[in-house]
Amino acid sequence: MNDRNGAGVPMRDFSRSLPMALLRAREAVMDRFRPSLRDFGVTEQQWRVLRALYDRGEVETGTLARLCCLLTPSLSRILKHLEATGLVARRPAPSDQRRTLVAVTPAGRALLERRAPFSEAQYRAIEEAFGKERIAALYETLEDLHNALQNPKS
Amino acid sequence: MNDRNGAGVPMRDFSRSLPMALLRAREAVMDRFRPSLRDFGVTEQQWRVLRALYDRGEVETGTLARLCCLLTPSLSRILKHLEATGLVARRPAPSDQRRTLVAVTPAGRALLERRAPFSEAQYRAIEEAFGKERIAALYETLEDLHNALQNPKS
DNA sequence: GCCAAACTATTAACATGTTAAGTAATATTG
DNA sequence: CAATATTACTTAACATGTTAATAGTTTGGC
Repeated sequence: MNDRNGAGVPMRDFSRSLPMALLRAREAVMDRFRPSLRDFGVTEQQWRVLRALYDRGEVETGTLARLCCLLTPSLSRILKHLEATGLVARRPAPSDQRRTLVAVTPAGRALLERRAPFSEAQYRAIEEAFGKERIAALYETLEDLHNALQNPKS
Repeated sequence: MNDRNGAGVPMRDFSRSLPMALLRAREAVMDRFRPSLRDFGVTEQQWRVLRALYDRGEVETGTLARLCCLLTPSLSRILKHLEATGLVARRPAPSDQRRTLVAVTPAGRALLERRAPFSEAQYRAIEEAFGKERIAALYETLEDLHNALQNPKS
């Protein structure tokens, strides 16, 4: 704790901010991936969407948002862009006209497969710099943290 | 590894994406802090800036950007807003007119001290849900990861 | 079957993320 | 000391983050 103010308000050091610690680590990781994202002309979020669709096939917009950690308004704009550039296709769900189904196109798949080797190379570099076991342990810890904080009412 | 495509391109499961894992964990944490940020009318980034200035006193714009994990164009707009609402003050550095020094105002300090108890309460809840020791270990791991990935040429 | 409530996606408005370009002040070099 | 390069910050343009409001569908009671 840090109490350098006159009013006696307890406040931890900024260096012990959990959101900042997670953000700093994530930025350090993303710095390794941004160059090839830029080379292939896709943003980080566009890549997340393509990546999720590649794994999951055709999915609803709402599901896709949860998979990618995107809010639906953001996803709406991203899909508009990806559809305009021909990387994904949208269609209304036959059983429920409110829902929209999204899938990656062959062009989108081709882009994914062209960039994948560059991405995998960076993963190898990260695992070499930090240790493959420590990375695996970190995945566990982060998932546990996520689960521990899941709001019970949701 | 996942190889459900026909071309034989190796690609890990999306669930094993390190940026996604860090983002998901961070979002779970931020969900605990967003309500009080909203109540006090400040964004996450504005809070980061106030928080850093509270700890460090008057600092240069560039230093502040590094402390807060913000790019300088973003910080420029954020400071414009915080200055307009009277929470921070800017002045040119006496020794170098290119540099700008920023400090929190008494009004900004008052806001920080009013919200601090709500923030601390959430930290206690998080530590209770996940374990104080595991949180401490996570800080260590994240800092190590950050240091391991620091580009040696920087 | 009709109407209100709930649900899904989108749009709107403002703040920030990201890259490139611009501006002013300082440092360097010849 | 003058021309040039470098530095620090800002502005610009486009994409996304965030919250509120909107529009179209479906569901549930009646």
